[in-house]
Order: sequence, then structure tokens, then C-alpha cells
Amino acid sequence: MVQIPNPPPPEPSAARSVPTSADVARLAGVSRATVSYVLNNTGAVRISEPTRRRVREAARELGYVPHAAARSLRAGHSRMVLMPAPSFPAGPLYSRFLSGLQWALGRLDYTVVQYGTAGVHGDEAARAWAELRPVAVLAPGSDLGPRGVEILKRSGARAVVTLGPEAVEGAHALLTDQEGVGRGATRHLYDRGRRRIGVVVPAERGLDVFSAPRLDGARQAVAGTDATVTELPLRYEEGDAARLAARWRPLGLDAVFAYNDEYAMLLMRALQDEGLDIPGDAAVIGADDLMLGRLLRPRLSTVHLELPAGRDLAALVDRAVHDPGAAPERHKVLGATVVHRESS
Amino acid sequence: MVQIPNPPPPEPSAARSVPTSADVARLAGVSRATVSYVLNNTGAVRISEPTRRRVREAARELGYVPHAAARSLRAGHSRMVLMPAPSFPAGPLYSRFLSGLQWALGRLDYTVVQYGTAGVHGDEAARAWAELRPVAVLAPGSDLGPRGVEILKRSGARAVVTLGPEAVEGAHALLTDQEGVGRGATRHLYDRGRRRIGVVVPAERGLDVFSAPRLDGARQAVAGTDATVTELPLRYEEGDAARLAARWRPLGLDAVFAYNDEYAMLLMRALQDEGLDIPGDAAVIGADDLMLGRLLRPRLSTVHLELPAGRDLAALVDRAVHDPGAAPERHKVLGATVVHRESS
DNA sequence: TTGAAAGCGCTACCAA
DNA sequence: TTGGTAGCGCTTTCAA
Repeated sequence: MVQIPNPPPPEPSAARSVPTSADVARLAGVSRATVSYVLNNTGAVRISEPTRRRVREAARELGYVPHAAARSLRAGHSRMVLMPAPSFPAGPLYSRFLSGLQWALGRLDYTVVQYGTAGVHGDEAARAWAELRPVAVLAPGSDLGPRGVEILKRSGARAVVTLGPEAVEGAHALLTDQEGVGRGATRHLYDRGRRRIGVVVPAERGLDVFSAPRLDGARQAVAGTDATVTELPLRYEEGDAARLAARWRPLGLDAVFAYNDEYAMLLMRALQDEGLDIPGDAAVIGADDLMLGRLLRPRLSTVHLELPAGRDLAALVDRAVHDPGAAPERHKVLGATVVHRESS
Repeated sequence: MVQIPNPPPPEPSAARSVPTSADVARLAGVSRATVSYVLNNTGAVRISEPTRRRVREAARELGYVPHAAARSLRAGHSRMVLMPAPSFPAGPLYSRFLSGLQWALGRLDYTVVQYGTAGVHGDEAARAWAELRPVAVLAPGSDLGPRGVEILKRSGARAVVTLGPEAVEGAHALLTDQEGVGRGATRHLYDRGRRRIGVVVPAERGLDVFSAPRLDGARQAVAGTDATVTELPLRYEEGDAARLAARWRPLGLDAVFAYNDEYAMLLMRALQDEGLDIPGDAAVIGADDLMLGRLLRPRLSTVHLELPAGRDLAALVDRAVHDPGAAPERHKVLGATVVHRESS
């Protein structure tokens, strides 16, 4: 950061204290109850129009904003849906999913909050979230064990939904079928005659939640066949890709399923620089169906993923909130479809 | 979402109500005050070790988690730093920045929360944020006018920091010098002999906050010279890029500064497909210095951006919280450096 | 060393 | 149609 000079001198700033509904009541010459009725449009109570006007006017004048904590303390519950903020760079896929979800939950009058989990893990994280008394929690299953779920429920969370390859006891589950991604990609390569298949696995921490099951899926796809699967760790940087490409021929592979399109692009470029023909010498397939795959030459084959619509997930949350006792729902949510282009 | 069968039958689930500190006190056979002392390690009060043990044991047994709202209601303030959740797909640049910031603020004992703004704008958004009574708010200047800042401060926010090309009255400002990005890129093209310069501007909504100043910067760079700048709206899809590429020759341009590396890649591919030589027929430069630029052929020239370190920004927030009356700080935060590769 | 009680801001019940 | 008031869960002062 570069400090630059400040033009305006510091204002004295009256620094009045934060206005409360009592202040509004005083200014409007009514009781706090009346203020509450007016500002919340309480249907059961009829307030005369002049009074309403006075109250609203007073609130406006003071810049009154209700205190959410006090309100939910009194109410005994909140409308907050908590999600941990992703700890890795979220791709466009997840971003779109999140936007849609926020919008849909907003329509149902929930407030979505992403909690910045700064290096806190496991039950401790669950406890931190529970302090906010969210009405629902939506989190990666990797962040939340059965004990975490229990903590949240004990603290009043009426719905806990996990996202990940496996269900967590006591919680609703969105089962991301990452194995299916690896299976689909690898079967595609197999079907096109490839038998010695490499699988790129990111060396970066935090991505193994996704990459490990994709690798497993690849293994499943070749189980009982004459094909082999070789794990290829790769850091997301040119140097490492070049190193991997340099030992490509000795590896004796004829195809590679890269963790996602970005890693696929990285490796494909390195292989091309090494003089290999794609897909002749090596078939390449990625995953996530990012735009960049379409722009490569040859065009990158990939696995298209379908995340659940925000509306559907919002509906699940709402259902769960209304009936917390119901049996946990299980949904498969990654519609994985192979998109065959030119690189395989 | 695909509904799949649920193995386990619904548990009866005791559904006990949420334990409070009073419950802990009861179980431990002490007063609520003692519970508070023990659980908060209050230094001023000495509690015997056996009592401490009993209290902690009781809390553990009940699964007690303190109620953040009640606590901050009583305390009169919170440690929550609120940021609106980005409404556009956040790139790796912003993701890294955000992670670092969350970590740094976490070290200072703040809780970072991203508020999912579902289609609420302007002062209304500020009011929604203010309901949570955050101690600090960090938001794009585009989301927050002077009135919004005033609303937040009136509601007890001790620090408001805006991020954007211009400062907002009453708030600290991180001045993202987007104009500098456009200026640097365009000057680079000019220095390399280009005179008819196109500037790609995303047609997508929400990005104009960044793209408009970048375009302005490009205009500034050629002001008073014989060069021209032409605005080129482009949607992020192949078809639109192909259309633009098709009318490239009639446009008579010899260079293009694309909004960022992704748009640059999109257009560059389309131009190449059209048979144009890069950089011979058209020099191309992007921005943001994404990995993909290094993987293109020719390698993509770009503008490298430096976002402030999380530590520095966290320190600014902390300073502002401790001294809310201080004059607003202004910092320039986008260190823009042209990275010349092969496409220009 | 521990307990009693006030009060943070708000809503909803009950009275007037 | 409006007001009084209890009480949500917590911390902290004051008393014991």
C-alpha cells in the first residue's frame, strides 16, 4: 500500500451514540412498543396513520437501524444461513452456484453469510459458527464431522447441509460425485483405445478433497481391464509441468486425465512444447468445462459439471428449517457429462 | 439434484433446547457469574481450581456454546468485520487477497463475514449491513456512497474502508488505480509503435466498475498524441469474439488492450482463427497476469497487479477501529507493472 | 471466592 | 389505538 496525502482535515464529528428504538419513541412521543409495531408493520395491531408517520419520520431523522442481534435474541432465532468462506480460489462454477443460492435464499428471506474461517478447523470451527446461532449451515463435509453437526444442532441450527463426496451423520447431504467425474473421463479415454492413463493430481494442499475421489473414480473405471492408471502429482506452475512433460516418454503413457481444465491446459502446453502431438501421442481430457478449454488448439475435451440450481438447494434448506426432525435427505448433485472435443 | 433413497430411519431426537450459561451454572452448582468468569478466563477474578473444573466439565457435557448476539449486545460492540460478498466471479487475484486478509484479521481477533447481498443496493444495502452492527465494514466504493458510510457510522461501525477508484467521503479509501492499468497497457502499445488501439470492454454487467476506468486510462495515455483509442464491447463467449474478429480488418486497428487476460485470450484466439498474425497484424495485451497468459502462443503480454497485503489492510482496519476519529486514510493499492511477453 | 442483579435493544403479551 | 413490561443470554459491578 502506498500512503498518499490526505486533503481534508479531521472533522470534529459529533460522535453521537447509536440511536435505539427508545430514542425513536422519545422523539416521536410514543412508546417503544408503538415504534416496534410501526416499523415492523405488525398486522395484528392497528396504529393510526398520523402516528405511523410520526414514528417513521423520527426513525428517518435519527438514522435509526434496528439491531439484528437484539432482535434475534428476543425472537429466539435468526434467519441467517451460514457458510464457511471457501479456502481456495473459487472457480466460476462455484461462484455462479453461490450467487444463485444467495439470490434464492434471499427470496425466501434468509440472510446468507460466509464466515471467514481463519485457520480454525474441525469441531472448533463448528463451535465458532454455532456462536452466531445460524438457522442453517451449509458446509463442505470435509469441514464438518458428525460431532460438528451435533454441536450445530445443539446450538439451534435447524438445518445442516453438507457438500461433499460422503454424507455426514445427522446432516442433509449434497453428494458431489467426484468419483463419477474421474470415472467418466477415464472411461472415455479407455473407449477411445487408450490403455496407459495418467491422472494429474494437484500437489497443492486443500484440493485433495476433490482430487482424491476423482483419482479413485479413474481407478474404478479401469478396474478389471488391461488398462493402468498412474497418479501424476503436479504443481500449478510452468516449471513443474515442464518437468513432468520431460519424463513423459519414459513414463510410457498414452493419455492423461487432468484434475481440471486449468491443469489440463498447463500440462498440454508443456507436452506440446516437448514436441508431442495431441491427441496422437497423448490424449488429454480435463474437467469443469471452462471457457479456456474451447480456446485451446486442439480444443480440450472435458467433463461438464452441473451444480444444483440455487432454487432447489434453497428449497431444501427451507424445508429442513421448517421440519428439522425429518430424515436427512441425500441428493446427488454433480451431473458429470463428458464433452468430447479434439484433444482426446 | 437427484433424490436418492435414505437408508436411516428418522431418529426420535431428544430435541433438547439450546443450553445457556444458566444451564451450565445449574449443572455445576454455581452462579451464572462464575460460569462467565471461568469460561472467559476473566483475570480480575480468582476462581478456585476445583470450581473451574466443574464449570468446564458441565459446559462440555451440555455442549454449551456461548451466544454471540447476547454477548455483543451486552458488550455494546462486536469484533465483526463485514464485507459484501462479491457479485461477480472472483478471480484468483481477489481470492488470494481475501484469504490473506481473513487470516490477518483473524490474528487480530476479528471475525470476517461476507454478507450475501441478494439484489439489494445502495443505502438499503448499507442499512442491511448496519443491522449486524459490525465494528468495521470493507466494501467496494461502488456499493457505498457517502450516505451509506454515514448510516454505518451512525450504527456504530468504527471503521469504514472502501475499495475502488475513488474515495468516498468519511471513509478510509483503498484507491485501486484501474486507470493506471489502462494507461500502462496503452502506453506500452504506443511505445511499441502502435497507433490505432482497440480497448476491449466486457459487455457483462457488473464489470464496468473495473473496465470503465481502465478504458479511461487508455484514453489518457494517447491524449495529445496521434494515436486513437477505440472501445470494443465484447461478451465473454466465442461467438461474440468471432464476430469482433471478423470485422477486425475494416476496423483498421493495429493493437488491442483487452480488459483482462481472459478476454485477451478469447479475442486473440478469434483473431488467430481469422488468420491474423499476433503480434504482426495486431499486438495484444491483457491484464491481471493470470497463468493462462504464459501458456498461450504467442505468450500474452499483460499488466501485473499487486493487491495490498492482508497484513497491511488488517493493520489499517485495526488502527481505524482504535481511533475512529482519525482523518480518513487514502492508499493507492494497485501496483500496475507491464509484463512484456510475445503478443505485443 | 462466589452470588445477586442490572441492563444491553428488541418484541409481544396483556391492560388500559 | 397505545403503553407498560417481562425477558431473550450474557457480562460486570457491587455485596456478601
